[in-house]
Amino acid sequence: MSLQDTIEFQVKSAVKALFQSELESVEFQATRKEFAGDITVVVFPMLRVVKGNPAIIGEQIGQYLLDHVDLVIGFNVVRGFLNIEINDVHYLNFFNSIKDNSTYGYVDQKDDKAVMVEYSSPNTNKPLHLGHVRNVLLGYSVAEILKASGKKVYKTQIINDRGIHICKSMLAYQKFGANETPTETLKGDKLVGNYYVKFDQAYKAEIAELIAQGQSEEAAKKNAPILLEAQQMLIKWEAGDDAVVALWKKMNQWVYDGFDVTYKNIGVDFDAYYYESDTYLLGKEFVAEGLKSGVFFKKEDGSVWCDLTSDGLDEKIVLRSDGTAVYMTQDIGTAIQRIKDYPDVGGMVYTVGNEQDYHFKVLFLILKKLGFDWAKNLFHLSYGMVDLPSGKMKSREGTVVDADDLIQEMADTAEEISEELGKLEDYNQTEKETLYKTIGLGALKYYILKVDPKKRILFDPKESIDFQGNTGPFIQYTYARIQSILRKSTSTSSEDEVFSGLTLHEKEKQLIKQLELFPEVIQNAAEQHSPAVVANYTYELVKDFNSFYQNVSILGADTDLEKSFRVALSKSVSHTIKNAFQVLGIEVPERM
RNA sequence: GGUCGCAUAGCUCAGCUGGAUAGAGCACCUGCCUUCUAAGCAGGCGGUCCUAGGUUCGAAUCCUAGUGCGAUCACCA
Repeated sequence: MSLQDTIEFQVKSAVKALFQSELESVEFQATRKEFAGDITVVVFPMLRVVKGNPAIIGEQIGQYLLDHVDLVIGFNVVRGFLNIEINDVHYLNFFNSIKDNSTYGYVDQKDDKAVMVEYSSPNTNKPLHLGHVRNVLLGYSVAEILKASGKKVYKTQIINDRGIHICKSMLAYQKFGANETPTETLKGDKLVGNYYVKFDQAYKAEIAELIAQGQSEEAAKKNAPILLEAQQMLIKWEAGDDAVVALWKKMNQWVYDGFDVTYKNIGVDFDAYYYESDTYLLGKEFVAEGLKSGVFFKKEDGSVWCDLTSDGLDEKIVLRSDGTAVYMTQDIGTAIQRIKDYPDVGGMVYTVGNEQDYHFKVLFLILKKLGFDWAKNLFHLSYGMVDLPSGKMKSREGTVVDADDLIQEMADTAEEISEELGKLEDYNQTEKETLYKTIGLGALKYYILKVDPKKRILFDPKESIDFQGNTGPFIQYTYARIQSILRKSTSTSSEDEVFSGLTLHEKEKQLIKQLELFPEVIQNAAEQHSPAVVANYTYELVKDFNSFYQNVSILGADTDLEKSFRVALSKSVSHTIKNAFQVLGIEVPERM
């Protein structure tokens, strides 16, 4: 029974004994640090059942607890708040129970139903940028959090490998490419992206020319020859034209190879890949089926729609009049295909920007109407855009923060700071570079993950990401500090040493209290699909540890017992940091 | 215009299902490295919680209206 459950039970008993009333629940909160006590019972809500002065009621309940509960050793009442002091034995017992658990906070898989988490899902005509980075970090982390909370998880993506966008790159490559191929210094995704930009430049030049010849801007945008040519190419692709398909395959492969390098760099992975070119046909099949069952209806021109007006939404097209698939068609197909491939999946999480809120609302509704029971367990992990001070990032216009560049810059900053501090003289070059990457990525990932996914992020490249304060490196640093202590510790304390008879220092107690929260934090983060919950918790834990570290001597403790206890406590904190950061996808260094 | 999201210190952000004098970091100012890593610690400065109503013993938190910013409402993805 947890501390809170115990106290709740006893408070109810107290109210029954003192006031002959039944309490449904007891409201708790952490005791504010300016008052004595470890846990606080809020008296006000009881006034509905127990009439009287809250201060006096608190006083009476407090006295009852002191008399009847061993672990309560004191109390005070401030207005309607009953602050209860808990004895050290409780905290020591708890600590003994978790101190050697290196997977503390994680729950073994308990759910037979799996969750599929989709993230990244890029178009194949340009390299990944900062916007994708947020997506990838969020999706990966939520997947890891769900795993830690006891779910089986599959990570996946849908690759938008077909469409007009890739044709634009292909066409520009044909026209201006001179058979260029990826090289060591030019990754395939960058190469293809360059041609996407070149297409846009040529397109804009043509528009300007047409306008100069007297066409309206609108007409010019539609009639630019290079655009018409790209559209022709798409039609050829759909018809299976050998040359076009061959080029498409070649250039997509360049992009995939480039993406792989970036994903590896970021440190994320996938269990399953889906390609739009594979799933849109299945979507079409189910549209046909839905048409039969009356979920969809056909308009005179042949286009197929879903009427969502009774759900407060509009009519939504699911198939064009020419019979070709739209985005929705493909997403219907992909969802169904995934459940076919992984029958144990009972729900899915889609990590996609909030600009697509409406799309997913509609998609989920349609899947429900089609009668899939898993459709009630679909969640759109909607996140805010990453904007630059200059506004939105646009690949076409080259105003993007490139993912590979950003990661490199972060590592460079880590190197500068590390060199300046000069604590790593005995590290060789490889060790140093690994560490710089760990720290640089730690800074970047933490910076992005610590903010609530819903909120948009304004990223200013000129104001570099911090390495001090509430940051990844600060937390990594604390971990490294603990490792240093563990290396130096000559304490022979065995794994199964049980600590008792100690009087806890205020800072020690605070740390144990904070550790106690971790499993709940993981569950909360999973429910809310929010890595930010884990990040903020970790920061609090680390602040508490540093305060302990600077105010209490660990290796210089007065007695062997104290020393051994403090080393064990530090070790436990380091496990928790590591486990928390692992679900954020951030590595922790042995030294820094 | 309809719908959805966001609004908290100069800046970046916490604030759980309503609870005590609204918390951190950065920046600025003070102290602390002959003792376990100063990417740190201890402290100071800094707030009409967008506005106006409402519900409540109690509202940054819930409800309504408004303001500002963003997104979306395509036979684009």
